[in-house]
Amino acid sequence: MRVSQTEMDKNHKRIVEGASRLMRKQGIETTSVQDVMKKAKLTHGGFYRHFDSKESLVGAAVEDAFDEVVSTIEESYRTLGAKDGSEKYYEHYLSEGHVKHPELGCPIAALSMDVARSTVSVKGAFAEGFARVVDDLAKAEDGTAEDRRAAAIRKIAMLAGAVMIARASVDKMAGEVLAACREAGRD
Amino acid sequence: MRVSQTEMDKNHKRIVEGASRLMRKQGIETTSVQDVMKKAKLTHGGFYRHFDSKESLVGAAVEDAFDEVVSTIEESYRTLGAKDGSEKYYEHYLSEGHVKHPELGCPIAALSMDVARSTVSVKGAFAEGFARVVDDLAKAEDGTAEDRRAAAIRKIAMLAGAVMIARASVDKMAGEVLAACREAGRD
DNA sequence: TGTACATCAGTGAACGCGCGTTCACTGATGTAC
DNA sequence: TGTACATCAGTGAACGCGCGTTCACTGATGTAC
Repeated sequence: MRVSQTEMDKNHKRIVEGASRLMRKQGIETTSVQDVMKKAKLTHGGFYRHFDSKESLVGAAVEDAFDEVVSTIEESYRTLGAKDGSEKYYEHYLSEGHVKHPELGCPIAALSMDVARSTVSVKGAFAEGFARVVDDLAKAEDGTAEDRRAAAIRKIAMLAGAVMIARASVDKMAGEVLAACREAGRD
Repeated sequence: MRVSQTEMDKNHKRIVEGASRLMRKQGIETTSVQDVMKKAKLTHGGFYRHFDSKESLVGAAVEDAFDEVVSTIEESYRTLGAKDGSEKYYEHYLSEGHVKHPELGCPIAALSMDVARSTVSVKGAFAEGFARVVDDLAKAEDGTAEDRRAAAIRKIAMLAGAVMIARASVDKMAGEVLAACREAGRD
């Protein structure tokens, strides 16, 4: 039966956050509308009161995942400043925890391949979220605005690549890849 | 009807190569047995004379994709030597052609996320192929054996990350990411 | 080399299943008076 | 503030469809003599 506006807003948020986590863990195509609704403790039929298609949900889920990342980075900057804050983020990025728990981690490492195979609108949401991450990480670099952006892009590309390779490999190789990329942190 | 052993071997090769290309383009889960068999100009029922399951095919397809990459690198080394040969490979890696044609490109950038969600046996095939790529690329680096491996790993991680981000983004952002990573080539 | 026959690669229909989406229905919510 | 009723969030069955896999069948291939 009908629920209050407040209740509906809460349900909406649970759907999006659950989708964002499930998709980072299992992949976009492999996460069904039914999976998402079950996780939000609702039945699948009601999904279409919240989104007009699964694709709309994907866009919202990508956005939500980037919101999470950006919040984490900015919180880190507030308490440690940009230099140490970004350092901390990079360390966490290459941690075993991040490799083992894509559902709570970076959408670049978890979703980019799925997004690449998705629609233009989903790619737009991804590019926008990625730009926000780059904006923040560039603050911790030196040089001109362009140099700082480029340096931040190179770092996050390496980290995302490393985490994906680690996730796709068996244990020994995964460890070597993470260790090799941690070394890059030494100045 | 039954075909000759020679014919069957050719069919097997067409199935694996077609699968390798289709999966790099569309994703592993999103490529059906029927898609693969149609591309090999066969009907889907005959698939199980070649593989006992789709998962076995995935392992073979991953292996085949890495064979392709390793051949390319080694051919480049033969004609240009390790330094210039690897340089050429890195340049091609960040080219627009590679971004636009995952089906002919690096399986790390095209398949790692799907492999991460796959079985241990598929991950084993991935890790083995990745190790062969690292072995080759390390030859072009300086320092101890360990240093060379670590340097090669960092480079390929950055390139794979960059290509994935470019594929998942809209045009302008994709260009910036590729450009930023090309700069890293300047010594 | 020629014949008889067992093998088995490839065909195409069929299976059970889960997918995204639709829809008639329910009953609490929100609104008009 | 109280009442009457229209709205619509959520339910659960149903839809057509493509999936991975199975299977009876076909007839050329490969082998035993």
